Amino acid sequence: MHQSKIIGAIKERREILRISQENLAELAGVGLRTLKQFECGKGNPTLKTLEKLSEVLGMELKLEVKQRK
Amino acid sequence: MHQSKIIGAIKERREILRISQENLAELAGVGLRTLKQFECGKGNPTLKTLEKLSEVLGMELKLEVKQRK
DNA sequence: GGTCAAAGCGCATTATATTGCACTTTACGG
DNA sequence: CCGTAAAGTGCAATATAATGCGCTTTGACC
Repeated sequence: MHQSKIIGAIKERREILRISQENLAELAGVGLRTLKQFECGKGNPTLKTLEKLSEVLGMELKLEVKQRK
Repeated sequence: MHQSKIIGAIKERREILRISQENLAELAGVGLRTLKQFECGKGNPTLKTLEKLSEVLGMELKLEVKQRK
């Protein structure tokens, strides 16, 4: 089952920008441990955490109505 | 500062669909209290909670690179 | 006024996200 | 081989999200 693409997107984006987990965590103001934790799939971050990370990565979280197939 | 449009979007969508908090909570499998809590701005839901609610509302959470102005 | 449904809120408990510390692992460059 | 940087992991403490129960508030309707 498809476990949130959200987390994958963060990791991917971080790698594209060549930022280490350490830098991202610091820039976003979240604990390094927290970031590490869910980047390797063991996480269920809160909205605030996601928003802090997104901000630094130049991304934004959107909630959209799904397209009908 | 604009604290998460995400939550506003959920509330809005729920109202458009004419679902009560009670029904939504039940359908999504989250506690009623939980939903109530953050619909009135006092919450910091986890990713899983958001995803459960989005699913029922026919919405999806996306993380996109911000458009450059 | 009474009644009903929906929403909001206080309190208390449980589950878990967040965090730091320290260690291991992996990969790269000398 | 040795050092370094980055990533992953176990343990343990603290903060807080998730939850239920029950009461209040609000709005619509008869």
